[in-house]
Amino acid sequence: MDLLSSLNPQQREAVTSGDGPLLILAGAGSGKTRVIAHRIAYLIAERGVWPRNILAVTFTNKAAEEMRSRVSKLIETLEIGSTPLISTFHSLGVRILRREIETMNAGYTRSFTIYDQDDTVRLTRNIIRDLGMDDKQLTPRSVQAAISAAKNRGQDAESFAAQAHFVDERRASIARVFQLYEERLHQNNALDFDDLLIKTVRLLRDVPEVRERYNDRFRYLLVDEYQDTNQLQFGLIRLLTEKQQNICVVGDPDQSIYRWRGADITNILKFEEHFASARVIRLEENYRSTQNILDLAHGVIKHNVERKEKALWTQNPAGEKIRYYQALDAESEARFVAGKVQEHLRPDPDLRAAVLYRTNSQSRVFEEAMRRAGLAYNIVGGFSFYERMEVRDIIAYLKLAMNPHDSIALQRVVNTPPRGIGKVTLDEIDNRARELGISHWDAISDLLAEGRNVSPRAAAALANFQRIINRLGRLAAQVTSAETDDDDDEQGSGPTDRDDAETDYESTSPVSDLVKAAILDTGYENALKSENNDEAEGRLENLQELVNAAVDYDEQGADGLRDFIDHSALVADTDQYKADVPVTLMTAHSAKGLEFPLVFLVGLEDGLFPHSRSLSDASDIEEERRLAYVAMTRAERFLYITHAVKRRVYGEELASEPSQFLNEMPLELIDDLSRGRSWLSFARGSKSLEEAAGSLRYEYDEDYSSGSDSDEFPRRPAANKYGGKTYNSVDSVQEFFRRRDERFGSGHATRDQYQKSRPESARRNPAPNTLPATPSIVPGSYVRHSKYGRGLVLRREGSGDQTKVTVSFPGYGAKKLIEKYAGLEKD
DNA sequence: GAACTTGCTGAATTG
DNA sequence: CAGCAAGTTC
Repeated sequence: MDLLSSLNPQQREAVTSGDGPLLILAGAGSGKTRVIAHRIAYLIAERGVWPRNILAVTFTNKAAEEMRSRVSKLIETLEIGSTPLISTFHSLGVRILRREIETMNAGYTRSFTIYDQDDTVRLTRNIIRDLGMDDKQLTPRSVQAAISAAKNRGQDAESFAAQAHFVDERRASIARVFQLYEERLHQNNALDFDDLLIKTVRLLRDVPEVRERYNDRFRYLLVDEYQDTNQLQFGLIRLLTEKQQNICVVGDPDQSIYRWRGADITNILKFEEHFASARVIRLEENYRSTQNILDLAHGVIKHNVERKEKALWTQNPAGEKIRYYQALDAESEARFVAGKVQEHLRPDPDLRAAVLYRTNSQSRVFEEAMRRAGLAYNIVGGFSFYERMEVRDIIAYLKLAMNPHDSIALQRVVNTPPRGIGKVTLDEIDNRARELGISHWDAISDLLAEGRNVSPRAAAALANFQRIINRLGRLAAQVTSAETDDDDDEQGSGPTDRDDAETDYESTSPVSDLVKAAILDTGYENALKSENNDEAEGRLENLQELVNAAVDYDEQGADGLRDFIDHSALVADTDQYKADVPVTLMTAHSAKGLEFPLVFLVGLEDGLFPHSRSLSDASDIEEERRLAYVAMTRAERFLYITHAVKRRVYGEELASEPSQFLNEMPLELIDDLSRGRSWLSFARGSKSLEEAAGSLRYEYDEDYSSGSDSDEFPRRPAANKYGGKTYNSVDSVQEFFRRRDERFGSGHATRDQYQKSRPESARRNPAPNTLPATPSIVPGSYVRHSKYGRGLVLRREGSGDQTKVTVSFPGYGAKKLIEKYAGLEKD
């Protein structure tokens, strides 16, 4: 059979293996995706399984897309009435919940809103403020991260709180935020990303009737990247396969890189315990990479202690050696990469290259280098289209059109573009909503009806806002009232069931028209147009793009708008990156599952890769190592590894040590392309002494280091930054006078000493260039202020009525005051 | 109320 | 360095 002819014996076995649990341990490049795609096709073509009884789950939209296209290619010749469902975990959750959530009787309706990261952080910020907590110490971001982590561990607000009290105050505070956070989500009929899984699991667990139905529906379940599933996903899988046990999972423990997100590697390690009589098939022949690339990657991954040894093999040739380059800094690293890409493209214009880095912030220099080299590139991740401010604003309007009580959306756009609703008015709305326990939308009506506490101007602006939203709401109602059959569980119910009259009534492009309305009627477009600069121009283009994206949903009838909004939340990375672009820039995480003939693994420095936040924990380091392994095994033919000797972090130059992973690589596989001496040349020279010496010391080439002093740059991860004192602190006030004295020849500290120890503050706190003009209030003297109390005068500038003095008040910091009005008294 | 300025603090990886 | 919040100015 020709479905199987292209497969090796193990792959064939994996594809044809019958019912029951099946674990496929598939090493990097062993044809994992192929096997799943073929297995799906085989189930349909050879075993007569109905496509709609098959569910394949992936982690990313990208992977789902890839799988869909492979499967459809394999079965395109078949006459089939349905298609298998290939979906991400989160989309699956949405799909099930949109239909079934009301059966839980938990107060949610099927028109729930999805809060993405941006929304949840906003919500968290509001809560922290409402609770009167200090959002300096508890940053919304970190609190939100803690909540998400807890939810992923399967904790709810109560159990988190129960643990928290004993630990510390910070956790107790987070617990309170957590509690309120959950309440508000519920109030707003909103789910965050984690809830998409949590609620689905709860639903399937608590409502037997629904569980049964989905067990019958999805008789064959396939899961990709199984090593990255967490407890929730595992629960979901369990519940969905309860009845038929037709579960096929594919994964590779060496590529488990999402432990930080709650992924539990024991899911794959204990698969055989979880599912009785499971079959295990290993795929260890690699089709992707050269032997040298595999050997290098294996050289690194074998350093992991918590690992079962396995060695990939390949029939591919040894290939080129791995190429290494030590760069002076991030810019020269990027220049090197761009240059090499050009070199490779000259003889081979179709070659695809990937630049893989540890953190998104590294992408910028590479972007610039590519642009300068005239190379077309695309970036995966980072700021995606749907995360752009203007796009999110318009989406917020759409959300409001469907549900004006969505307070998060309302707060986002109530005064965007500016329409005269200021802070005072917003606070008033906010307070009212909180006191009465109503939505912001209702609070506005309330406020207007009462007419108190709001200026006529603000009232007019609010009424205007109401009109805008009501109008959009009516449009949206037209879209959604065109009732279509939204249940694809019914076979063969085609669009012919639709009422013709209704079709006439309904506009032909309902979703995109609504998007246009949200751009025009809200004044958004006009506001951008009047800005009249390049940036606004770009934003307008993005909005045009958003309208284009909406067109895809016009055909879907009633669900189109809802789906479009869901899509905007769930499609996080720009999935549709064009394959015909020569260079792709992305994080090592995003590269999982992809392959490229030419790969650059960059920034191999201690504290960067492995990341500094992983250095203290052995199993975190192991995860970093697996990540490096994933990155290296993306390469088919050429692999470059680079690092820089210094790098800007927080705008400060820091010296970087080579990554420990470099030391773990078999050096004989590596060619050194660095100019002059490098880490590699040193490592080679001292290889024989290595064991005796214990530690590696090396020197940079003259070219790279202007002085002999190797401490010219502070080193990561010591993060040798000026210790957080501002010039408001007592220290720097003293510093100030030391400097001043020094200027006048009476200083204790020499200039050299000073600059060496405080280069930053020297720049931030320039010496005054005027001498005190009047004798009473001069720098160094103390004054008294009616509100701030006693303070130390720091500087004095200007003359006459314009004289300004800067005074440092304990507890209030430095204030700049007009002497004439400030009413300062000499203390 | 909104535009502008300044100072301060802080980033890992993702759906 | 950059994004954001508070402060300042018009």
